[in-house]
Amino acid sequence: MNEPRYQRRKDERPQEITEAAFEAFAEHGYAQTRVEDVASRAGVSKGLMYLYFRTKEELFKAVIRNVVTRRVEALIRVLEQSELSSEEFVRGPMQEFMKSIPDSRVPVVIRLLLAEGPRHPDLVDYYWENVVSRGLDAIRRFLERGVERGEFRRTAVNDLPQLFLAPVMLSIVWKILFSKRTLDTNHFIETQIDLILDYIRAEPVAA
Amino acid sequence: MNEPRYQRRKDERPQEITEAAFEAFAEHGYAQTRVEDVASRAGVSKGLMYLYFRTKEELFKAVIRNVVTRRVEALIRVLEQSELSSEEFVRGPMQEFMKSIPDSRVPVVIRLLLAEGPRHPDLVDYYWENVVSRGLDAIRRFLERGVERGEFRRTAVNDLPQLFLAPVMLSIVWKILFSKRTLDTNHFIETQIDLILDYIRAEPVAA
DNA sequence: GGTATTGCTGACCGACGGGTCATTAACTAT
DNA sequence: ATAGTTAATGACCCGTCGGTCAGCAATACC
Repeated sequence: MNEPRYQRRKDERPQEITEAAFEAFAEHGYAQTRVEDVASRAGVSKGLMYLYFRTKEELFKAVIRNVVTRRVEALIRVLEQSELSSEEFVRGPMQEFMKSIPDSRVPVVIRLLLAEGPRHPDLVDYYWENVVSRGLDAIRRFLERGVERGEFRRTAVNDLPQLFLAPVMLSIVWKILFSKRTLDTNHFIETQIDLILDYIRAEPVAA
Repeated sequence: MNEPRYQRRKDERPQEITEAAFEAFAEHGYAQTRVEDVASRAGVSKGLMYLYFRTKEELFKAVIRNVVTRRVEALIRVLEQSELSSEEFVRGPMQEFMKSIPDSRVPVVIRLLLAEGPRHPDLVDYYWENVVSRGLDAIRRFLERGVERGEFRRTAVNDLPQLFLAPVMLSIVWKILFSKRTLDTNHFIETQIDLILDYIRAEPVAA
């Protein structure tokens, strides 16, 4: 009869609130989400929100950083597997990683950043330094290593690692806007990789 | 001494308001733009806004439709030049068209659609039917014609016209988020077209 | 010039939602 | 048990902004 009306869980709260906020922002976007919505999703009162996050904007930034941080770890993990030939690596772990992005939380982050980013340059910088910049550098280094090993030619692609990400980006936008129109994202990404490999491969293929 | 405090310009108003609204939305996004901002930009009182547009959302839709309509006309114009060989056409007018997009109003539309789209499915549908769907079909037909003429091989690219748009999409997002980090958009798009042409060209190149 | 028409103004309203704070009740320590 | 600490509540405040409307002044018509 007298279950406590709430529990004190100081340590778990931030994570729980952040998680609830991500879902709410994902559904309605930042501006359309009320702090109270997030609170009730997290099973918490509105007032409590302001004990852990000074403003709604602080909460927003915490959410983005939270997601991004995890993603970076995943990226690094993939890049450490390197006993394969360059082509095997591209067709294997790298392709898998790229295919996984459109179904991850990244599209939500992109959407939120595009909408609110211009008002939060520091957040965009954070995303740049921790995700985009690192990712591009990793691809660049990988291509360079392929050239040194004699597996790849040196081409314009060496300076345009973005070519690998282009289909991923389009898939993300497609997913956000046109989720009801089908696009075989996996096939799309595979085909782009075919184009790139055919272009940069050192040995001409003997049919 | 007695210049009229305002002029009656029933016919020009909608266009002027729409134009001012585009600029305001481009700068601050939809949610952060006040109706009164748009009004003063258009040199008009707030009340007048509601004589031409029932709500702020109606204004928003009108803005998007306005931009999109013009863009479609540009697209169609390009696709009517067809006396060139397929490869010349790709490297010429088609490439030029693609390069022009990141500096056009399209990025703003994309940003607005990504942010507000999910709340306006009808608007997304409109954009799909008038721009994306038409554009993709045009590219598909063009590739098909190339195959029939014996200029292109039939490949996976035939079913993935999105490959042409991928670098454009990434350039758009890049421009919105990372405008202070350079990306040679033109070179990027050119290189993607190189990849595609090398992949689908009928004759193997004699080095 | 006078009168009717209507494009246009700007003061006003109301509610929505971010942020506060006095109070309460769940824990902790002794 | 009991007092002390603080996590948590929720009623409240108040600025902002979408939307309204009564009146006004610029044009049209005669």
